[in-house]
Amino acid sequence: MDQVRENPLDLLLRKIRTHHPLSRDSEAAIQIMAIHIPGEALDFQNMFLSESDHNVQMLTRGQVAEISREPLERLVLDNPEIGRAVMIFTLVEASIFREWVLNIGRRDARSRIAHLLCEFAYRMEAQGLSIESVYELPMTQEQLADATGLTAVHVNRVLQGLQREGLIQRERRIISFVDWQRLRDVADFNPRYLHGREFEGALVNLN
Amino acid sequence: MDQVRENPLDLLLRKIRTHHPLSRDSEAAIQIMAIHIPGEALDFQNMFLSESDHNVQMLTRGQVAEISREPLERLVLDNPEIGRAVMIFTLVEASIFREWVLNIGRRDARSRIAHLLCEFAYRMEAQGLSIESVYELPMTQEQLADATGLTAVHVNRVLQGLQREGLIQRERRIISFVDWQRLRDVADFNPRYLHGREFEGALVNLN
DNA sequence: CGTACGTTTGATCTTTCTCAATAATGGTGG
DNA sequence: CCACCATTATTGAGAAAGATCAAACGTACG
Repeated sequence: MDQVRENPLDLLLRKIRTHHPLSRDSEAAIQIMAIHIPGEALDFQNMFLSESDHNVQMLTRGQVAEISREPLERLVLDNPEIGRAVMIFTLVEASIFREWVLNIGRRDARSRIAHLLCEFAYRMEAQGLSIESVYELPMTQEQLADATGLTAVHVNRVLQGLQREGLIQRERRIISFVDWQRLRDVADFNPRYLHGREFEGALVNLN
Repeated sequence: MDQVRENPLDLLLRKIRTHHPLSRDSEAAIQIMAIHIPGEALDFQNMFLSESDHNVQMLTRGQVAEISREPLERLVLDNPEIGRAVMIFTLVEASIFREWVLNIGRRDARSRIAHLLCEFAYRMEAQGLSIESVYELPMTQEQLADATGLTAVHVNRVLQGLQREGLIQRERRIISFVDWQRLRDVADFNPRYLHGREFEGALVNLN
């Protein structure tokens, strides 16, 4: 990739664009539509669609590789192998969106949050960022609420509930899964939609 | 496109695959994740991902063009113009999924249904299938409920509410918008996420 | 060491769900 | 064309999940 630079900000807020009225920073009720794990590619949408419809912001410090549009576009379109990888990546992303629709539309608060925890754990694991189902979830309960369509207050109660049930442990924002299998059941979590295998295949092609 | 065949069934149920436990037919609580309008392309996911994670079924009679995987894949990957079009199509689809996440996650029942009506109207219009904001919505209230994460009962009450407010007219499943502008406001509907312009550009390339 | 932000708690209020019953509608075979 | 059946739409009453409001408590960081 082109340029990699350390980002010096505590909570880097990298606005891709700010078209949407709901997207003003510090707005309470936004909707978090996706969470990305370090190591994952990001936001190919802006390569092909000129009008952006969402923002991206960092939850943690991190390194960001920015790649300019035109060269990447050429690379993707002219090189079938890379094109295929990007296509797969995009489709897996879409699949995750669909799962979020299901998550928010069909599950109650408890399952919904459990599901988000499972997905996050799974993807962290895939990037080697979680050791034995212990990981940091770098989100406030407010943000967790935004991602699940709930209220911060209710998220708090649900998290306490999951803990009381012995499903998770919490230590600030470090989450550990006491009973991964049972949590998975509660969440109705099936990682199929993440298409892990093909996804990794695509990543290999990208490197 | 390759082959076009009339489908003789009343309510054609074309199962792409049936992996998901929630996807059994006649199951009450599924989650409808997308609705497609005649004229729109569909389900490129199965071109690149071998394991399907959803089903497709027809709401109305219709003609379906099936295209075999390999030749299409070659076409898409080897021809930059077509690749670009398919990429754009896929990204717009993903954008619609995101909007659904927002719709279900952040809006109350009334806005949620109004939003679905607006999106449908807009896309019908784009395909020339709606005359002066009058169109048929070929879904039962049960299905409407599945798409919005609500109950059929509540959908019914909300539709009646919208009608009582003078925002829509209903005549069986024919919906007409009495006050498009006000409905749009209620729905918090902004068609930006549909990327109409670029989407149509992509379609031109596909023909 | 105080200020801003995040978490926790309690009480109350609303929206939406659930259950159950009834009415309309559409399609089918006779 | 009609009677019948299955599906869909509508209505009401009660229950539950989650939201809202308000306050107190923690904690991190400048």
